[in-house]
Amino acid sequence: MHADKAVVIGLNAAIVTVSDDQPKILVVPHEETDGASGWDALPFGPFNPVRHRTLEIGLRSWVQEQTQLELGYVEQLYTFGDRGRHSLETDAPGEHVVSVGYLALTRGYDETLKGAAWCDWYRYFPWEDWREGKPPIIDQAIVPLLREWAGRQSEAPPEELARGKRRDRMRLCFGVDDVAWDDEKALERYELLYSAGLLLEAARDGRPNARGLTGKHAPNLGRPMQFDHRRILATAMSRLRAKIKYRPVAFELMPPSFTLYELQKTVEALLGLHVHKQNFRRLVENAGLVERTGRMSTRTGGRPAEQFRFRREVLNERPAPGLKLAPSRSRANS
Amino acid sequence: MHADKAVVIGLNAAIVTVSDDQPKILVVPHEETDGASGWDALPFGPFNPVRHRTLEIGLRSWVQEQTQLELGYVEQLYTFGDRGRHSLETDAPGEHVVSVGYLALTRGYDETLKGAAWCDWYRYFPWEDWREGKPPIIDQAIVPLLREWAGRQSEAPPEELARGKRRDRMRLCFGVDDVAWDDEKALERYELLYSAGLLLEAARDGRPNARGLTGKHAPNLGRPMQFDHRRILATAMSRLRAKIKYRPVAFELMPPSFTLYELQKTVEALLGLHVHKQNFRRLVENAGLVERTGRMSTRTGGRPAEQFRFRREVLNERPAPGLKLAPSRSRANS
DNA sequence: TTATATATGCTCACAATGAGTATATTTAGG
DNA sequence: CCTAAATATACTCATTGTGAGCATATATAA
Repeated sequence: MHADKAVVIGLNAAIVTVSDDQPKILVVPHEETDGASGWDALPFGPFNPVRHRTLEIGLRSWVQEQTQLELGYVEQLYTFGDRGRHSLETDAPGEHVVSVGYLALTRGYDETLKGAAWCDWYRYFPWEDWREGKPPIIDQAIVPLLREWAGRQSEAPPEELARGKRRDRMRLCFGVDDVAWDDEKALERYELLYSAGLLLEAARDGRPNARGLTGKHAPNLGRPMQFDHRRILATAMSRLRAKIKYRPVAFELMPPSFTLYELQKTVEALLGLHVHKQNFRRLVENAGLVERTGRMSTRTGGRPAEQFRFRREVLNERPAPGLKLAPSRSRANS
Repeated sequence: MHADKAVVIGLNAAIVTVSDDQPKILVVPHEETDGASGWDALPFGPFNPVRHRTLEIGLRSWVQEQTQLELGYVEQLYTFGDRGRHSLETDAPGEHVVSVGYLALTRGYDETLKGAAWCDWYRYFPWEDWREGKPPIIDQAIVPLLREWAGRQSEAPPEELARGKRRDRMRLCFGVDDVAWDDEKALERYELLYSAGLLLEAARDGRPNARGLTGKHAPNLGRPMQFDHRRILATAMSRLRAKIKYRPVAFELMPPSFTLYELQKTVEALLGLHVHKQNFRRLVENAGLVERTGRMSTRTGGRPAEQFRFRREVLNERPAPGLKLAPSRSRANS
């Protein structure tokens, strides 16, 4: 009776760290399945309800076993009923997997991890890194392809309306016309590109692309991942970029002692944006998020910076704030 | 091999509407299980991965079947590996249920629903409604009980530290001392009360309460629910209260045409707070969220108000904003 | 010594926000 | 008809938060 309802729960973790001013994600280079040979995967483990009382306990357990990494902050992202969206063929027949995505932060230890490796997350999302200005891939590839897609015949009857909606989606997601870039829309952008058939995952799942072509003619925007793993990663990015602004999660990625500029660099790496330096300091200090250690940084290159540490007490004072920052338009004061 | 990993997915929906200025939740009065006789439950349905491609489709499907309600906005909340927290005894032996909680909004049709009924959500959370000022239950019952709990012997070794943390949690959650009340902390408050053993669910799960008593001696704060359903509802409240401030979801609960004051009343009902009327109008109008219909409200009692409708176009203009509002301290201008 | 690079302090204009006052338009009741 | 009460709506004002830039301090390299 329950046979067709029984499923296996898979836990996927987007484990994030920042080192050398780059946000990195732990990936398993390429998995057994041949259908997606060479495509990276997020670390994955099944949930065993007998052994682990909660999903998070189960997650921490196998991550610990497999990677020896100690996770700091852990947050549930989303539960998907269909792993690879429309292509369930890769599952074992008769077995249904529901996957629960998690975001986890860890301080970057560059240990060698058996089977897994740290990879710059912008390799999967080259359009998300605006620290050096607008990524050329947007104007060179993405926007033209999306325009084509938006102008295409739609399946649904209200022809003009559908086109207009597609155009609006593009404008809002990629900051065309005078719309501002919103770093938190990473997931929406991924989904838009997927809908438009511009990602290899979409081709894999049999969606027509912008030129109405399927399969190998799909454009290749960013590195693909197995199943819906790139989507999970996009969810993680969106969530983390949002969260950093109202909760002090950035400190989970910092060493015990750091300079304000190092903190800023970490935040910028995650947001993929530049931040106004003086205002960033003002914000961090006024919010009472840090306290001076007295020690100075011995780095070379200019006046030494003071080292700070995270003020854990903020968590008990006000409802601990985050780093509400705005991108700095000019690159002058970087 | 997979036998111990196989689980059944349960979908729980917190279906919310607002009518007569009261936020209401659809509940199933009392379920079959006798262990929790008389405790309300959220509508529940199993997920069948063969019949439905995604979790949300599955959810919409059985809600439609069972209630004939048409859901507008639907959002996934959280996935729990343990339904009743520590008490899994109520599950059928050998069957594990992972439940996925959903928030759904619907315009309040007061149809008679077979087996289900609309219930004011503040009956489950009497401390969350501050529209008539601070609810007396807080100072009369909650804070004293929490103080007792905070002062209690802790199990963990660092005695003083644990007490301090409990006191801080209480302060931040319930706005003791000079901490401001935060309407979005509904979930944190529920979890705090649960931890402190002040809810019947906690007693059911065998947690000691503030006086170190278990079972029937537990205080009764708000109406309890089956399994972890009240927790899911608290999650829904927190999420909705947060979301309303940056996404135009409130309109999902409004009729096609409404006055600004009706909109305000709906928002206030959800937030459990009073809002400054003039500033509310300014906000809603400046954000371009509404447009005039020209028609006037024929209600009695004073100058007629103009009817507005939701401006769907905002969704395509800017990244559609919500109703960023602050509680008004004085009740003067309500 | 000077150029350069970074850190840090400070100012200023402007927008957003909280709160209040003033006025308009209705009904209820004499 | 007049007035009080109730509600709707317009406008003002002080305060705060935020974006941006200038100025100064302290290091290293040539």
